[in-house]
Amino acid sequence: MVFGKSCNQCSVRETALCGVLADAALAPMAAHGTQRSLARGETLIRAGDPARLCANIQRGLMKISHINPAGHEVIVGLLWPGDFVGTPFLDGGPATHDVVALSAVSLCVFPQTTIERTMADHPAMERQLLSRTLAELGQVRRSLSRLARATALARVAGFIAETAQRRPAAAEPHVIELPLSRGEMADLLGLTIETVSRQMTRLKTAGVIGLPGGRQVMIQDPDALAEAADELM
Amino acid sequence: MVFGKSCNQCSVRETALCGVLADAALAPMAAHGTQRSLARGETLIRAGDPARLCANIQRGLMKISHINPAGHEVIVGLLWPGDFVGTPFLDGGPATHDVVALSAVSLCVFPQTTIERTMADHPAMERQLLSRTLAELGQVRRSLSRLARATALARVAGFIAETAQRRPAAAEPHVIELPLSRGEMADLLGLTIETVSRQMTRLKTAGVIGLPGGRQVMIQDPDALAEAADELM
DNA sequence: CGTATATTTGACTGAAATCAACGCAGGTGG
DNA sequence: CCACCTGCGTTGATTTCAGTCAAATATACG
Repeated sequence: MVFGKSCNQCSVRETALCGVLADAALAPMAAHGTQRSLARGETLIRAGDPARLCANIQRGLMKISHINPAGHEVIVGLLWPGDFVGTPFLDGGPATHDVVALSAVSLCVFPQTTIERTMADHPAMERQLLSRTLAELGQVRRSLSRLARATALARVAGFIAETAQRRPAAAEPHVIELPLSRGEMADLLGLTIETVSRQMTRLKTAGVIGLPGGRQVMIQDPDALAEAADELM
Repeated sequence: MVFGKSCNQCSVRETALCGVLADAALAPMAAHGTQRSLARGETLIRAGDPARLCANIQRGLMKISHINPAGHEVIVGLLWPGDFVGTPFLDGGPATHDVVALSAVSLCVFPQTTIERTMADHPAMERQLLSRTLAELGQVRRSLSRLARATALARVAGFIAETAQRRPAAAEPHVIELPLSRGEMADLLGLTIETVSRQMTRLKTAGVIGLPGGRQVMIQDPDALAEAADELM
């Protein structure tokens, strides 16, 4: 709370003191950005929108998604703190995806009109952006590989395992809070709500995980979970 | 032939005159690279390899793939002329994918030991690399969206349609040569050889495409092909 | 407490995988 | 020249995993 409050009060000059940017190399960048907060469910970028922006996520989780011709939502990626949203270039045509907050989010927004100049002034920033984009490409390729061949069980187990890695040690040692609803998991993993639910139950029945309630998952057998995730991928 | 021969004779100084780099911004970059040719089937990068490189494809087609735990090959992307292979950074750990030539390939290779300096000297080059990486990210996300929800028919139709766009007007107006075997298409689309074959036959029977033989495809009804590709995606 | 929403569970269906032949070049060697 | 082999593609029969349709809890929320 204190954290969020202090951010909302930030002037542009003080931005660098707000949320932790991913890398020291980004510190000078922060001085050129403005602070922005989003509530859960708020849309930052809408597909087809001509207005573009580039921002760095300081706190919270976002989804990149779009609605396919059949009217079904497909989530093509999640964005965690430190990740960049949008593109730094003006020439790229309209946005192809929606970007929506899945939780309360704090952003450091860089207006596209000045970002090219900012990058020119701070080569390390451009380097960092390139580096992160390459990392994200690797991530998406891993998702691709999973969607191409993995069974429903492996997709669900893999998602839980990866989420656990991202959220190290909450209150309880092996209990994590999933950031997505069953429906959102289905949209991300290319499955249906029912199938996601069934695989969760299957993992619970096998003693691999526990489901204390809500979106919480207790990981009882990490090795078995990893094995289930790898079973075809 | 003349083209290929002249490239092989290039000294480093003359490299810029060889294959067409994607953008005028890359011209100065070419002077810092060396020419290399690969035969169909040759491996440029092997997964797990610590040695990294960065290269720009001038001619030919490559695949980015890896073998999953079940022993099945998954193709996570194709690389066309103008695309970059590998990464410009030394810190990224071992390669995660194989990169293999699907046809005769000409490359402009940049040694990683000097590329950071080259990028520092030519900011436009780094900008171009970032821009292309972002574009590739968009491509992969489209594939992801397709793999998440599209039917076998839509995947195959989409692949044919996209290939046709990439290879504008060969000899015959609406005849294209697929760059992949049925098995490679299956690995790319997350299907089996049999299913790919069946969908091709289905499109042929419906009068959408013709199959003159070999890997050739005659596109008889582009609108119907596009419609089949969009049917769920 | 009651209503709305999310999740689980069950029965059935269907699309693609699997298993299994078959056809068709293109090359090799008798 | 022809028989044989090999790799690639097509076709058919059957199985299976996940989707669809439907209903029963469970949880969140006013």
